[in-house]
Amino acid sequence: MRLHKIGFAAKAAGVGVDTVRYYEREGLLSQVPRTASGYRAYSDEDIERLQFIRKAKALGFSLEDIAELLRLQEGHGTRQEVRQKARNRIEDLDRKIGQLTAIRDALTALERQCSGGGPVAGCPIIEGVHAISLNPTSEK
Amino acid sequence: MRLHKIGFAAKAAGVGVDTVRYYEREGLLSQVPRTASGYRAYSDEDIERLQFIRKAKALGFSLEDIAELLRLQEGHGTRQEVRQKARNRIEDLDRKIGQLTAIRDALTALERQCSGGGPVAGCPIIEGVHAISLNPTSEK
DNA sequence: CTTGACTCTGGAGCAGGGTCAAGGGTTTAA
DNA sequence: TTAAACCCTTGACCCTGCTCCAGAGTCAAG
Repeated sequence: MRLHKIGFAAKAAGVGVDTVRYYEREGLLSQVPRTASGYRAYSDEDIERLQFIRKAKALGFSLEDIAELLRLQEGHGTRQEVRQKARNRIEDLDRKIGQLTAIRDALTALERQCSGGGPVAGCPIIEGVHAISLNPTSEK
Repeated sequence: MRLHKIGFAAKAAGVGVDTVRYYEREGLLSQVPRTASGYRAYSDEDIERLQFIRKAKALGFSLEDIAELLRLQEGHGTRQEVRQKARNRIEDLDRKIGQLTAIRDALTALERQCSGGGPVAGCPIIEGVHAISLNPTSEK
């Protein structure tokens, strides 16, 4: 099992070297060994871990979640726990999708009322936004 | 038409006073007149503008977009332009919803393969993430 | 007149996920 | 041998949309 320098590892994982060091600082990659001159030395598994991070990120997991998933993979953890993480993420996604869909539908309805001609005064879209009612203090 | 101090205006719009000053700095509220002692003096229309900001934000417009919408309302603009803003926003939303839905579906498929028992080694969810293929350099 | 509630300014800090720069050591190829 | 290409660390900066702080001025009630 050969060891690689950070530039190679970063390229292999499709991220920048600064990003790799950043992940280390954030605790996603622990105890990377160093060469005599202080260079980080990555194993093939380390590179797989980097790739895993990128893939999990593509599924929308936060770095914090990913750190947890990596810890679970390091032997301390059950499938139950992994599954729970996945379910939490799916719930987040469903909530988010629902919100965005509601917004899109509202905006689409306004957009359809607009013939597209004339001045802004009286524009159904603008009027529609003014007509929205919100609860007292902003939910975001 | 009475003038109001920032605290009143903020409360009426459901935001904080710091937020109101922030909006001014960012150019969403221009030339607010001041009292002799330097206090900002908001008209009822200014308060409506603040409320408009909050409502447009609820539709997911960025402050930058909102600044533009407000400028259009100030007389310089056509419905055509407002409509275009709305359409751009709808497109953004559709793109985002599509992405999130794809992610949710992928994750749901993985989650369904997991019986929930046993150690992390061999967990279908983890394996599934490892099996994802991404194009060379990250799209986010 | 004093007290407390507002308001003013400028600037800093937060979250999340990096990205870049300065200044200096190392390795590698020609 | 020397120059390019890497690597190291520390620390600052980017984006968005606030939020908070200090120190000082203002205003209304009692």
